[in-house]
Amino acid sequence: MPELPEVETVRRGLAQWLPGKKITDVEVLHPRATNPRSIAPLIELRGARIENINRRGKFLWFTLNRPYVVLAHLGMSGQFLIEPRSTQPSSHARVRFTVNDRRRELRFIDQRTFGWVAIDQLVMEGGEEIPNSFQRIARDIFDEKFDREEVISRIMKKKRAIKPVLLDQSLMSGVGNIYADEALWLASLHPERSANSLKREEVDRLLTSVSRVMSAALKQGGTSFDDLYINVNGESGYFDVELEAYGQDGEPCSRCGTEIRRIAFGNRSSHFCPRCQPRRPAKKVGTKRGK
DNA sequence: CATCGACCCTGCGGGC
DNA sequence: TGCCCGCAGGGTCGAT
Repeated sequence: MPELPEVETVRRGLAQWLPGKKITDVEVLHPRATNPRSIAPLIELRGARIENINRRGKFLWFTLNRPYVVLAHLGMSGQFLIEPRSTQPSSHARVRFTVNDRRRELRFIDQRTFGWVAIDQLVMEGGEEIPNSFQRIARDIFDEKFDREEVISRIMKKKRAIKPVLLDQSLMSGVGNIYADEALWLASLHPERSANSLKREEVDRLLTSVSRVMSAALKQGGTSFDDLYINVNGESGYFDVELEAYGQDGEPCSRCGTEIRRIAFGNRSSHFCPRCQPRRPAKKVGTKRGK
């Protein structure tokens, strides 16, 4: 559920409170709360001091005064909440982190249990220490070292439809179903066009759209449809009112008035304007097709 | 390698 | 009222 703007909103909230805190206790309340690839049980974190709260794509990681990190993914319904210790945790609370703060504690809440918290090893990549798991997770579009030209080239080699390519976290991380649909709408590209049929200019425009849509969403604190996505203080984001495509099936396209349509493919739904986002690129004069 | 579908869960709203 | 189905912001895995 949470995509880059929502995860970044959570990161900012955590970064205001957590750095400098010492983890005094960790209580795992659900067996699925820990990723099986965690290199150690979370109780090992006891005694560690939290340094910085970082993010790559949809992954959060806390650096510690130790050679490993806390790595977390919110999945579809995960939340980090900073709550008074005196309050009863939600029935969906999965992990409780007690720190050296007498009033509040950090809780990981997750209704659907697709999210997790783990311990991951730090490794060197390009002169910089990153969690080991990030070898398979590409940099996101806001990363200083994001290589735009390289990503454009890789996208243009893919034979799949552009929508699943946008969702491929090993090419570029952070984009999920909402912002993929929004970016495709903004760039006027049909979600089922094969990536290798796109011109360089179109892919470039698409990446610009991804960046613009996610920046705009971040300014609103992300997209919330219900209380499943909320920030560390339990507050919703307001970008849902600005959505142009996602969830807008049956509503008129704000550019041309045509009804936004919803189609299902690749195990998810896609929303697009059939007029602004044509299946076929606008007439290619002089091209030959057929045998 | 690249691609695709199934799968992992809980809870909700709609149709009957 | 209640049941069943489809659907939901995610990633991972195995088969092809």
